[in-house]
Amino acid sequence: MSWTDERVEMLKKMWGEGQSASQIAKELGGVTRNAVIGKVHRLGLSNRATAASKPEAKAKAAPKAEARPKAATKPAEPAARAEAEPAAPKPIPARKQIIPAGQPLPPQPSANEISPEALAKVSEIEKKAKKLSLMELTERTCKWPVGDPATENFWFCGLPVQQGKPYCEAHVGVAFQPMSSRRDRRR
DNA sequence: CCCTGATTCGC
DNA sequence: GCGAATCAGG
Repeated sequence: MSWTDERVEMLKKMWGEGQSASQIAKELGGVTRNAVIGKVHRLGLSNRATAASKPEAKAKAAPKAEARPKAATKPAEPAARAEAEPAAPKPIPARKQIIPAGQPLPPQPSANEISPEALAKVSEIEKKAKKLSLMELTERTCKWPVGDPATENFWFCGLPVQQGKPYCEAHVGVAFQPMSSRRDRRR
């Protein structure tokens, strides 16, 4: 695949929307997230307040740079300048644009609307829960919250999610009640 | 282990 | 210009 105008447009759009490189790559197809990131940089639209922002990584990310066979970048300025600004005259100190939605948090369930069987199942799996923190949640970890968010006793299930769902099997059971069982739940 | 973006450099 | 490999980090 190549970067046609259309694909570049898509890239710009999604990147602007705060989509991750991998998501964009998945959407475009035929490219990896690396390709997307590479393109993003080449297009000059990089910085976008997100997960990883490390100024120091630049200097370190050069394991093979021991001897530069290519062109000695700037003989006039030794290693001291290894991490300076690339060459983009973009004085943009304040950047507050997109606020990615991120992972939508699941709604706190009301216990009185859930079948006893499902509840029992949940109590059981909560023992096996991975007890992940917010940061550790991924697209394939159960995002069911357990405990009181205001206390230390709070974590997310974290078990493997059911394909396409935000929760593990057990929690999907209590999160997505069939209409049939929802009828006359009260009383 | 899952993921994120950043960087380098051979092609 | 492209993107895999690699790095650094949440």
